Amino acid sequence: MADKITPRADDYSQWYLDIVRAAKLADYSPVKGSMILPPNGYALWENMQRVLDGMFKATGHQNAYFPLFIPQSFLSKEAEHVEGFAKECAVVTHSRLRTTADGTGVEPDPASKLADGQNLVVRPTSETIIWDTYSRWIQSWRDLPILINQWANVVRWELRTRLFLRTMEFLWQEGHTAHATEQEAVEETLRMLDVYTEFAEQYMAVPVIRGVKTASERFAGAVDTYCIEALMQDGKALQAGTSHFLGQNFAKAFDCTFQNKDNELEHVWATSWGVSTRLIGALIMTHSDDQGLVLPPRLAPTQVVIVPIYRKDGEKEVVMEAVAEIERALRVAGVRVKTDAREAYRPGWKFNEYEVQGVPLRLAVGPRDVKNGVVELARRDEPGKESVPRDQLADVVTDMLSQIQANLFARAENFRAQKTTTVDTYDDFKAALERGGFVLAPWDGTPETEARIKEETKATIRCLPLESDPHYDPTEGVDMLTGQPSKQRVVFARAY
RNA sequence: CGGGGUGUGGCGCAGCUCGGUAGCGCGCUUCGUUCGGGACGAAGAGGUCGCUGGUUCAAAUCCAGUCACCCCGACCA
Repeated sequence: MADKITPRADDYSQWYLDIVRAAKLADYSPVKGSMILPPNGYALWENMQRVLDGMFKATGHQNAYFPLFIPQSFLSKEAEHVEGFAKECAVVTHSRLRTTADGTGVEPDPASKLADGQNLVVRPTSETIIWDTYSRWIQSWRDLPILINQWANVVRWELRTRLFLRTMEFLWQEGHTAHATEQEAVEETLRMLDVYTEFAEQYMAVPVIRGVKTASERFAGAVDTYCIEALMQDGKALQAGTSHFLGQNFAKAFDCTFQNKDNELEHVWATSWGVSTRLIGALIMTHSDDQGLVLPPRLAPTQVVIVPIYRKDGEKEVVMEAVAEIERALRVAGVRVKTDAREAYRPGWKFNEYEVQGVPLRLAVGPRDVKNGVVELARRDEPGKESVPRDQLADVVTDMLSQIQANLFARAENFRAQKTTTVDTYDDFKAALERGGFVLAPWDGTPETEARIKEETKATIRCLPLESDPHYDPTEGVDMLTGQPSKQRVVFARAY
């Protein structure tokens, strides 16, 4: 049983951690900064994987797997890439342990120390090893495009970590594609950004802004980094996914060329894109309330839980028979349903348990309901319960699941709208930041101004919205700080 | 690495100022009564008080050192 959840308004961080713990989504690992994903957390990730993987396949991608260890020399091949990742790499320097002299422990065996320059890096991302591979796979324009995705874990030795949002090791998918032309690669980059947008909005029920990063927020080694930005309930932004147009940077670094139709040698054009278990954090911080987790039906591992209620043996028989039938009917209707028939826990206890775990719909079936031919139904996103006739149950349930899905999105979108401010002056800008949320403001386009604003307000430019995004605002103006011309309003926010 | 804080049964904490050999809530076990919103009662199990050293007849408590973790900052999906 979970302890009380700290109210959001009192201490947002504590509230977040309470939810994670109460819903049993993650556990601290003995290794600081990494986390254990217990069944509840992993089931959620599996569902995300299932949906995303389907979307990747539908856009022509295949899955593959590349090694965890990368020769350390690879990291130095792309100048900006080293710059970005060198500081957070776990490095393997020995290949075995030996018992210590006093016999109480183990230590790396000095005799197994890897030769100079032969250290291995635990992948922080796989561009290098993949482009090394692609350079051998690609000779001709006929070998292109290569559209590959990998489900994997990566390690980034962050100084400070936070469950799901920034852990030392995390699960993710990384797509790495190779193309014959710049245009095709750019199209791929944007296509995958669309896939992420659809996933975030249609499945996670998390509205996002689609945009392009400024140079200072760009992926190390990319020409352009596109992103989807979500807004959390404390008014801070969270980058929920990225899609990079890598230009020919990695192809050049790994000497990956192809012969085009005109018999000329060209460097390959590249993209990479990824989302991670961070999305689980986004889900928690977007929908949960002070009673616990709230899961969107399309991703909830269990969409409907049935709690049977009975006391006497005669009642049990009748109730369980009805429950079995209800479960069957829902399963046939394509609903992910589970019955909690454990007798060690009481109905009231179970109600709370599933509320805390965010199960979208709960059905209670007792002798009274069986007699009346109804089922008691309670939805997680709204208070109250209602009685539904048994013969209409499957329709009502499937309909209500879509209602919940839509309601969560509408709620989040409404919240975001309330927390999005358009400003033109620095005073208004600072006031808007204090209220939290996205602030659309002019910017002169220079890294210097961006850095100064970050220094003074802790706000960063989350992105320059794409023209196709409703937040795109081509209003010309002058920079809040420098008075220099601004071509469009950009999205600022304090961020995770 | 800089600033702040905390280490006491599985979890959350009190006790420390004023030394006397450890307590509370939750959870756990057993039995009984319960069971339509986190049940109640009774009886239990479980801790060398982060670690090392010092002071003392006596240390969770005082002193010194050390380790670990958390929060804020620098780094970042």
